[in-house]
Amino acid sequence: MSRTDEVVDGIKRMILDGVFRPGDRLPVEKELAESLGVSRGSLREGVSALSILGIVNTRQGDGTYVTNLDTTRLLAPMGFVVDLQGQGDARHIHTVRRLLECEAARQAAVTITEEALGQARELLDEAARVVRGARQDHERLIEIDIAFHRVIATHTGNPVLVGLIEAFAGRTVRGRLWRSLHETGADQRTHDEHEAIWRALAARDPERAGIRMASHLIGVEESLYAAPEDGERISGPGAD
Amino acid sequence: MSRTDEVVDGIKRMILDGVFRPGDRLPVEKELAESLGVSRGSLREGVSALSILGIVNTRQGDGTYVTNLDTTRLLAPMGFVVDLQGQGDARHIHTVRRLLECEAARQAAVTITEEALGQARELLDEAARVVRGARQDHERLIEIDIAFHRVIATHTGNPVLVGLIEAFAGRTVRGRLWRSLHETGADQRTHDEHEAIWRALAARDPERAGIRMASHLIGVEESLYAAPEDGERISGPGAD
DNA sequence: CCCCCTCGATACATCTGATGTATCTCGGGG
DNA sequence: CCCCGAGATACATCAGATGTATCGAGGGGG
Repeated sequence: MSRTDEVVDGIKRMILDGVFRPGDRLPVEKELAESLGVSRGSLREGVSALSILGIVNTRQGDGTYVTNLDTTRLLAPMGFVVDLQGQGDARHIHTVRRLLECEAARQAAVTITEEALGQARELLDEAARVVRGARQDHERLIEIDIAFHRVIATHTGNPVLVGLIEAFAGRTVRGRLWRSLHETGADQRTHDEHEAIWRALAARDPERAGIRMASHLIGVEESLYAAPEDGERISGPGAD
Repeated sequence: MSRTDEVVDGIKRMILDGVFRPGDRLPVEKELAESLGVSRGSLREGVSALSILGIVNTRQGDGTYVTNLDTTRLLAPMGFVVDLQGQGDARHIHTVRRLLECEAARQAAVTITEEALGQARELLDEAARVVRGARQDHERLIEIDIAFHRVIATHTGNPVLVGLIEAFAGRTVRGRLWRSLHETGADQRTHDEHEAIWRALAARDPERAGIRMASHLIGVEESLYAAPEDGERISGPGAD
């Protein structure tokens, strides 16, 4: 095991053991390096890796802090997998995403708060105005779309589910735009499907919510494979 | 953006762009550092992070190589999330795992090969011998258990699903042993449940396979919360 | 002719020291 | 009471040197 690995495991272990807690500041480099028995260079390699993994956060001139360890943050580095898989078969990614989002919809139908339901309602109302509007602000629609799905995910009460969904759905942003530009009527259809999901949530009907979400995402997948491949690298997923 | 981040993103980008392919050897540190406009120290911090992420693999005296980029390898760093969540509520982890494994069982019922079905059969036969045997080799049972679940996951044909399942199920090994030692009859029950899953797979019945898998994992979850918490750090999940 | 061993070139691993730069804190001035 | 500037602190980055593992070429033995 390399020194760097020792640093990574050592700090991870200390966090798991409660020596360092979220928000805590780590000892200064020199001190921590000595306590782990490595040079500052090796320590920095390890800390750098932890930083990329979202476990710590270093600020020049200040210090190194343990992050809040939110599952979403820790799962974010998975984005590379999505980018990588997305180049060839995005199908596998979409299958998993659909599975996760459907479960989220089912759970949210039970646990979502009235307040969150209201937030979702406002998002959809705004989307309706944009769709009916003349200048078709796709960028804004995409933002609303992401926010809508996020509201559902966060109200499942399962942080792991949220993190995975964010990781699998977040990076597809560019791809969403792609579909919006190429297919007429896609915005309206997406909006209608969102409305159906909302109604199921408002009715507190898990089965219906899951089915509506599945239908929504399957539509996305189908449009993805039906669409002409007019670019090698742009095999991006469609909007949802 | 720090130099290290530039290195990480730069190399990631080059891999995504096909400049470096799986198995390729990267340029030597000095050369790569110059081409990215950073010092060797900064380069090493970035490469170190990529190594932890499972994207590259460095061998002293030889060189740095791009890994095969298997989804399972890239998803392995998620293990920390499991360790972290597992300390408090392992429920969220288990919920997601059950979701993933059930989908895997459903898909595998359709796509699994006769050969793989035979492999699974052999594993279960061996498990039966061990369970009936006098000296109750729990370690071996755990290995068989892991292998059985892995056969199912790998034959879904969805690498993303495999990676996630490995990440969520792999780290629970220590916990499995815990249940095996504390609950009498757990080995037999686990074996019976595995048999039921196998029959559903052999019958090529996705619905049945999914239900059997769900039932199996729910049993694990229940035993987890019913079991006495005789340790703070040992809130490990049960065997499956 | 083939196999095994040795040795040198190569490349990563690690340490040390020095310098740059951002941040925080504390005290002085308005 | 607020604003601001200097010093202390801590991370960021670089450069150089030495340690160590690996690979391949070439020589010796069977």
